[in-house]
Amino acid sequence: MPAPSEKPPEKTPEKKPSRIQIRNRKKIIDAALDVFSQHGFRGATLDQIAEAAGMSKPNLIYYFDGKEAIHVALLNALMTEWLDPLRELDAEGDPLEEILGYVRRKMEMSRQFPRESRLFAIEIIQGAPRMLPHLESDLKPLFDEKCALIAGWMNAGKLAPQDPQQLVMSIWALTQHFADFDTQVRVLVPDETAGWKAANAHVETIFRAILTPKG
Amino acid sequence: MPAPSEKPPEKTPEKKPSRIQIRNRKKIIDAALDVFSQHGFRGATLDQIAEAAGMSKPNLIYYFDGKEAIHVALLNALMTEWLDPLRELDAEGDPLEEILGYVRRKMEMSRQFPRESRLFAIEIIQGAPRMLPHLESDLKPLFDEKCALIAGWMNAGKLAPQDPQQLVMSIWALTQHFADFDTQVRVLVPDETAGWKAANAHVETIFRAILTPKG
DNA sequence: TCGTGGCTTTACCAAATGGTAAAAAACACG
DNA sequence: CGTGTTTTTTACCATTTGGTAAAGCCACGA
Repeated sequence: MPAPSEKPPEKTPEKKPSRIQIRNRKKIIDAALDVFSQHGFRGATLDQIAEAAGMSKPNLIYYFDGKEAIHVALLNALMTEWLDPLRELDAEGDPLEEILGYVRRKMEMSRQFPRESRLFAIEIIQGAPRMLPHLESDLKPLFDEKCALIAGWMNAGKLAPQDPQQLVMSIWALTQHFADFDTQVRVLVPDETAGWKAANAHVETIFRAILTPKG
Repeated sequence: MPAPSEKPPEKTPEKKPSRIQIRNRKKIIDAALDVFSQHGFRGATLDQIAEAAGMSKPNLIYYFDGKEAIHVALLNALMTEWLDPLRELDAEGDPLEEILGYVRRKMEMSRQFPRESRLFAIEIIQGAPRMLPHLESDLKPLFDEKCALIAGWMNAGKLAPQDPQQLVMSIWALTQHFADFDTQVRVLVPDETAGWKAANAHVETIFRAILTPKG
């Protein structure tokens, strides 16, 4: 029988990545974000990603196992930070300001990271074939936890009572709209700067209106 | 020189389509709706569409000039009816009820035609490469007209004053969310029937809250 | 019954695409 | 330096994909 594990408990024999590896992996992920967020998984090609990353196609495969691996790595890296604004929802803070703060953070993310927003949108619209596990394991628990928190605030009379799940999804719908449907928004409201200002104000108005408890 | 047009003024020599043509074109468009709404333009294949339509690939090409032509035909056919709910917004009706009626119609469309909603969403998210002209020529004028109508209502004190453009886009964002992000919604709110009921109620609450003029 | 014209299938094809093999180049380091 | 390792390139390959050519099928009127 084989020697009973004398080595230190190294599960996967992965060495720590070199500087070049780190740099090139980043370049690939960024290029993949460009391409996948514009064409979806099936519509994206390795050649496009390779060109956007400024390297050859076989070189991509050297760093990632294949197209699918790149996509998965991208989604994994993204899922964590994408949920951060929701995680920050603080049970100790002022309820109304906490939620308005969350709304502002999401609007800010939509403006600063539209590619990420679109990548998620496309993945979900297409049935989340590569992200369903993440939705179940990462998003769902956080969603339930924060919904319970909000429900508590409502029961305490700090917020107008309503369905917390619908409230949170409404926040997502409104804040992501401006990143995902940017093309349409630009046609209808050509002045981009004014558009964002108006959007921020309008969204804030909405949630202030439906959350302020009736005195 | 060629005979100076004696025939009746027929621009394109298209005969009226036969029954078979009508039936098969419909089958193709419906199949294409399935495939394009799930994979986007680049990600969809003619083979997929052909199989979904129950006919051979060359047969598709017999009815449409190619992949792009199918997609364009699909978008054209859709654009018209998709804007109908907004067209019905009636200047003569009660302002609040008119807008709430519009919201209800859009929610109903999201539930009944999720494929259509997703097709549009994907097209827009990907930069509307084949729909920008329609947005400019069809959507924009209608949008401007209805925004002016709503602004008039606000000036007359019938609705709480706010940015009409942002209002309309908020309606779109909220109503489409439940069709486009259906996969996510299902994970977070497993009971579909209850989800739709709650969504309808919540969306109605939102717009009633921000539109009711302070009296 | 025989055409005739609209419809469908079979057999292809060239380009694109995901991926591989192996040599060449660049690098790390004693 | 020289040598072993990491990184990159070149040359391919099998499959998929959008599309074509041409023959076959089928209903229907003369």
